[in-house]
Amino acid sequence: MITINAIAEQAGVSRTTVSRVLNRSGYVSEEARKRVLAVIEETGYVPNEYAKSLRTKKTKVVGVVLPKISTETASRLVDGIDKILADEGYQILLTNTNLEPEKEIEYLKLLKSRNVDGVILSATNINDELLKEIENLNIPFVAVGQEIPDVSTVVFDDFYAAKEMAELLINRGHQKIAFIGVDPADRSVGHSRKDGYLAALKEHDLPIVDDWQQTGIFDVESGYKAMKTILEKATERPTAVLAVTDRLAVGAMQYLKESGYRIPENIAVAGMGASEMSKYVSPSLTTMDFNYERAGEEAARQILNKINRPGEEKEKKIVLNYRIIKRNSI
Amino acid sequence: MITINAIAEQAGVSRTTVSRVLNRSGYVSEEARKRVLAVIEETGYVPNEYAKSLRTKKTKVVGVVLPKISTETASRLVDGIDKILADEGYQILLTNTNLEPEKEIEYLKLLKSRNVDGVILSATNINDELLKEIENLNIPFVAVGQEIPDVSTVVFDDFYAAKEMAELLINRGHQKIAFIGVDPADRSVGHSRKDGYLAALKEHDLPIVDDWQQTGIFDVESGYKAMKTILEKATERPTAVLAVTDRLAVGAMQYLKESGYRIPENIAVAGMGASEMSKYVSPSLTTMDFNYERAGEEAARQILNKINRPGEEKEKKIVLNYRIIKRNSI
DNA sequence: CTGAAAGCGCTTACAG
DNA sequence: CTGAAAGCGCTTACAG
Repeated sequence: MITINAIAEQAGVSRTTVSRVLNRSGYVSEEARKRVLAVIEETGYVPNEYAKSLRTKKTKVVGVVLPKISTETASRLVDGIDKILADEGYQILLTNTNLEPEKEIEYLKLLKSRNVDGVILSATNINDELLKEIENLNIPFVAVGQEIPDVSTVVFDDFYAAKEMAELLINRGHQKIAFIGVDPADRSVGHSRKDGYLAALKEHDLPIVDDWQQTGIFDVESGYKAMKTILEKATERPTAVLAVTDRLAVGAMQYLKESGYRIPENIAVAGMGASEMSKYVSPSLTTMDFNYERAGEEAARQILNKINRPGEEKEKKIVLNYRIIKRNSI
Repeated sequence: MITINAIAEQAGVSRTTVSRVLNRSGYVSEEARKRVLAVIEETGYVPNEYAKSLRTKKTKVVGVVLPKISTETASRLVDGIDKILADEGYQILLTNTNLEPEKEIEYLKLLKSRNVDGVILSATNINDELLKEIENLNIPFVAVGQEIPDVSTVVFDDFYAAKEMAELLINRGHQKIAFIGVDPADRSVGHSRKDGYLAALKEHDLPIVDDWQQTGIFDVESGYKAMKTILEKATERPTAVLAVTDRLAVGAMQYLKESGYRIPENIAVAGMGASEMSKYVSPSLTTMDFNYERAGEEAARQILNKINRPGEEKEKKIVLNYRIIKRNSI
């Protein structure tokens, strides 16, 4: 590996001078600069960022911890983060918990040991141990997707999004609305969205039936099963179903179609998340668009603010808009 | 930030000793070890990886350059890479070229300056400048998706995959088969797949009609347009169409359905890539499954081999299998 | 079993 | 305008 010393020697200057032309800091004579630049060009020298950050205490790296990489939400989020960060010369160090909660803590520590300038966490379940770790982290931090007290967060208004979706169904004349959710340990998707659904029903004095409410995980298969369970268990058949993710909704549609129900004539289906798929299933799925790229961008901006103005920035909560997409499934 | 010196002081030993317990190397008395471990536990100390790698010349980071993050292919690939790397304590430094070819070179340099232990490039277009940069890189390197001479690669057999898909169509009785491709500058998806399609037609003495061959980019919209163009320009209507990606195929299906064609009765449609969506569109899409996770895993294994046995490993090419998925669109 | 010292490749006051 | 020197937080022969 070629170092700053080699460049200095070849250019006939001290490494201090090389450093100065590299960083465009301090005075360097035009002559010296040219010689240095020529040698750099010739040798293809690139400064060792590790040595640099050992001195400067800056790494120009932001750690991102994701619950799962291969998911549309995650990749759109990372896209947004990268868009903002790349412009400022920052790189992303990616870690993937694969939905194992212990790993969130492990990776937070690891990112710290790698001296990242900041951490963006796409949170799912929040537990006390994690909160403690975040508190002790002591580097710029922002969470996406879940609210965390005293911490900067970028969130979606899950409650109102779900409520509005339920209300859309109600406006279309539905009185018997089923629900496919996920584990309420996930406060945003599991808990708040269900609350939104329930709130809408209550406000409109509609029946809230336990058998119409099922829980799945984040895949198509479990949406299929949940829909099956609802139809098998319910004494009275619902006329619409609201699923908290598009995958769940698509699974529900699969079951309904296989069982000979017509969508939306017999049962209307609504999802949430605006996955690419939602547009191309038949019938096309009514869903809720959360702007994940935007969430990534906002999170990245916040991190940048915190990095550049340490202490100045106070923790703030950004709530992002959602947008309903009406299609043929309702 | 708390350092090894602070730990040494508090534990009443030298930092050499602390280093030894940290790395489980050399002799340390049980007593000293315990004291050190206690202080580490108490303080929550994590060693600075940057300082470490400045000494050891190892960073435990592998750089990954992607043409686009928010795509199913990319995220499945990264998933596979991460699966293997995480077990060995390696992290991924992610860079995203957003399909801008100049950025591939820029990021290769950047990753080098960050002293990554290896680089995995998910290549699309290969140009001379890039090849030169790869040659000069001088760190473990593997390319995925495109063949590069004298460089380790993990590729799919795009030619035979496309050929086999065309043959499936032919076996189903189709004689007039249209094609939606992408820019041949993309050797694998653009060039080889088209060659495979053409080879199948030739072998079976089927008509090769220019107007039946259109080119799109990597999205649904351009598949729609390509299908439209084919149908408008062709004097004779094809009975099947092979698209080189699922998105293109889905776009084609959209156009066909809107225009009142029945799939597969009037026109059969086949895609490639086995996107999640392909399973849930109507009719479900016949496609080709390339195991991207597996490609990521293989690439990661190769990188690891090169890192651990420098000089020993020779450049090798891994060709991954594909698997045809027959569904209702043909 | 333990520690002093050198050194990894940089940057940055400081003195000239 | 320029350079010698110190120091960032580690590891690793080397000597004891």
